[in-house]
Amino acid sequence: MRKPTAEKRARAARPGQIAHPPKKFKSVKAGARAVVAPEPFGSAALRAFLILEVVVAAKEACALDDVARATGLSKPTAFRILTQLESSGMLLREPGDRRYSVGHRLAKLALGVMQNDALRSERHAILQRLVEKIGETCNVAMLDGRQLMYLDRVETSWPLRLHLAPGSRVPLHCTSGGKLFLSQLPRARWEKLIGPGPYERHTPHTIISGDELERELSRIRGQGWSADREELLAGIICLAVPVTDRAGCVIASLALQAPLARMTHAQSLDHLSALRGAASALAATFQPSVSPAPHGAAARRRRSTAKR
Amino acid sequence: MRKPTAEKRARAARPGQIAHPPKKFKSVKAGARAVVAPEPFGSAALRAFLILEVVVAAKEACALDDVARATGLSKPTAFRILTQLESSGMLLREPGDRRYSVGHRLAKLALGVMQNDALRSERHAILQRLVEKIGETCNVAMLDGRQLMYLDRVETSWPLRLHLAPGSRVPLHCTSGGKLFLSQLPRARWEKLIGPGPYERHTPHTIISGDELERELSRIRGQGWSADREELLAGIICLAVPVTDRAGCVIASLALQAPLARMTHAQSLDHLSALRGAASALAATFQPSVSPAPHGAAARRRRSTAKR
DNA sequence: ATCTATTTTTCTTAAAATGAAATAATTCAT
DNA sequence: ATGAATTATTTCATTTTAAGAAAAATAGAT
Repeated sequence: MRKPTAEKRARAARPGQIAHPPKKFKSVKAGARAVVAPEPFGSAALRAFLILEVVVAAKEACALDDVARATGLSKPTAFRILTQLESSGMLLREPGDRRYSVGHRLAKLALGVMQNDALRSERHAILQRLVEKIGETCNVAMLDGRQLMYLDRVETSWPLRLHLAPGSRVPLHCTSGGKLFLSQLPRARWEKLIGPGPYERHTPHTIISGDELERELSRIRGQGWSADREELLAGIICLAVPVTDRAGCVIASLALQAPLARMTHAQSLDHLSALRGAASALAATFQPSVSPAPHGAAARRRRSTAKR
Repeated sequence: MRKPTAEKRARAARPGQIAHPPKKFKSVKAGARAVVAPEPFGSAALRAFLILEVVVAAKEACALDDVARATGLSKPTAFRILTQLESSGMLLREPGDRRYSVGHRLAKLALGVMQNDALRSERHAILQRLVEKIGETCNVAMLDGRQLMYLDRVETSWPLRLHLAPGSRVPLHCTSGGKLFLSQLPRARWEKLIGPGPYERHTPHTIISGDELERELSRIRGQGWSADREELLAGIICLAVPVTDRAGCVIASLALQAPLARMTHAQSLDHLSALRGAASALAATFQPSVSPAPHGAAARRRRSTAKR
């Protein structure tokens, strides 16, 4: 329902098929609120998560009204979902108290996540050690269709919080990791992925010409590392090295990212060996997939288009 | 439509339409987990939770088929929900791998639950009583990544205002709780978490050698408790015991902490049984009883009205 | 390369979610 | 206490979303 929503609408809007009578919002009575957003929320399930997050984040058990307000859901809707969550054990309501708090089932799920997480936190640990050594934020990313997807990321401290949480995606042509992947492909191949250019400009330093990108990629191929000098975000530089499998294929990128104010490009190069060490440690955590996979991106392309 | 798995079948079996013979509860294949649904599912949200629980309970990332089988949902349905969960960040799928694992948003939710104040109050009371009995500061901590995270802490009343507030993190190799967790893992495993050493020295007593740490961990495994003799802070000793789940897995650590000036290591051992008693009480707060209070007659009334 | 198993999409139907409005149940201030 | 003011539930007509069969597309295996 994610991406198809858009596609479907497109189809539905196409002339020729009217299948449904005006589903419009004819029910807008006088005094009713403004037009309803076409996509208020993701789905029933996502709304439930939204509510859980609100309840969990709350300092104290919270009331229906708090939840409704914090989530933006209508009261009856919030109520119904809360009731479901309660009767399923995810939330708990103390007798006599109408407010909601964490239920046994949610507690159990959380415990499971913590334990499950601990079992596979190797990568995270490697990243954390690296971050400690370097003193700047680092991330691990993989190629996902035409974008770079962050698998994990460890920040130095709380300061700047970018929306680059694991799972988020960024363009290939203006990121150190992205260019690293592109540099592994012949020009014809990467042009199929991101087109011949010009590419989207994010800062004055973004490379938008195909020819210039080709020169940059060739440089990267030669030196074994890839830099982003304020190409995606002004004031932020990155330096990425490849995480390779036994066959030498690049399966992921490991990058350090720092504000220019704290680290120049030249300085970042001092951390190359630390990055490479961590990269080889990371390589071991990508064990099962011996199969390369430079391609097969077709299937993933679709997925990457998912948005809200 | 949701719950009526049964009804649906009934309907589907109505004259006129020949659906397939009830796929029934297809017998679980070898290796797969048992079917979970004695009762129909409640709603889209609950189905999503069911899926999350399956994914979390799995030792490794699981495939669509595993999820469908374990939940009893049809594959397209499971697929759709999984896709929603993925695009919302609750689950994560690494490019090239079609299997699903815990996503950053679910991890964050779990962390929030563990830190939730409501649950904390219960533990807080237990801690409080323990502190009263022992007369020294005590704390409960969990493994979070490669660090030990304080969940709660009750102080006696003394000057040292360390920044060890709940939520703060400390290293594993030089704390009683941290070593307790490490002692549960084979060396190869904990080395992946904290590295092979040498580790950061905090005091002259800090164990910084991997081999020496291994000896210490083995000692801890044998004795069932873990001590920190001025390894993190000079003049401060700690004694930790495990909080285990029903399977015997260590899910948290409970530690007493005291200035050497007031309590020697030998003296701290006198409190072992008090610590252990509190630890088992704490265990219950992490794994709420399965079928506790059938409270909320109101809730049941409501539920029942939700005819099926 | 061909076949098999698994994953994804399509499409129709049917059920479940919505929110306004109505109705209870509580609070809280007199 | 008593009654307004708040907050919590229920109702209900409608819209939106989800389910699942079947088909199509992929990945994997032989």
